[in-house]
Amino acid sequence: MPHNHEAILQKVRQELPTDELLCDLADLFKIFGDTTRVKILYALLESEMCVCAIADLLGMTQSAISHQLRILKDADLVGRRREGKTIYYHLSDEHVRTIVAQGFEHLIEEHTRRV
Amino acid sequence: MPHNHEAILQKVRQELPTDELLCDLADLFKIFGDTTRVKILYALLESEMCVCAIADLLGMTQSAISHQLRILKDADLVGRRREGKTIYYHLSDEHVRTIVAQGFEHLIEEHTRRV
DNA sequence: CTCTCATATGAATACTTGCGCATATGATAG
DNA sequence: CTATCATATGCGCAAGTATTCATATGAGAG
Repeated sequence: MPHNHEAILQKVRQELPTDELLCDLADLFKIFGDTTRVKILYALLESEMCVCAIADLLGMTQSAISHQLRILKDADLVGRRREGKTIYYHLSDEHVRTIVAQGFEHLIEEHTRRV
Repeated sequence: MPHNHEAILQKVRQELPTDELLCDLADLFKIFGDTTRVKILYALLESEMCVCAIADLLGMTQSAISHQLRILKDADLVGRRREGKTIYYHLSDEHVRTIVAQGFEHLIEEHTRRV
């Protein structure tokens, strides 16, 4: 007969957040899970930048950057400011710094464990 | 003529980590960016669990869970322990807790801002 | 050895997504 | 008004990926 794990299942089921919340969480991390977006966020850690400057920096199309900035904006990870024809983007939240920093720490630990 | 942003570009270029590091970081977050994997990680926050218990909990195939666990294992986010025929998975790292917690905080702030 | 339970894995499929092209919007200058 | 610079967006394609099915591996019981 298959083995039993009802006891643990009950306990975990109680503590597990709602499906909706867990999906939102995954969606948030999905945004960090793309090289282009991570690069943009990292650049904005240093300074606010306009779209074409970011495109220059990453060697990509203005269109590609605009698409990604829209995603970051929809997630409230960046904000923008207009100055004439130019639009400057900036981080909207200190959590970005913390999340990125924690990611780094894990990478470093993972790496040192391998040595 | 197009506007100039060489000054900022130089500064940002200096501070930007290597491409490889940024890719690794994105790859790490990519792992958190899937509902099934987030659920698994959240469950493991509460207790170590065997594969079929997780499959039960999420109402998914044992195969699907196994595939995802492999990805989590390859990223060193979970470890495992054998006990007879059963294999118990557990979190391998406290950073998982921190990263998830920060994600939550952002979601909450984002939500309160909207009200 | 065989049989069964627990888990892992390869293949096929359906779905998602990042990118560039072409074009639209929006603001300023003249 | 028109022309130009900066940015946004719809479309199409190529690449990636999460799932399931079928099957393989691996451990313990008898």
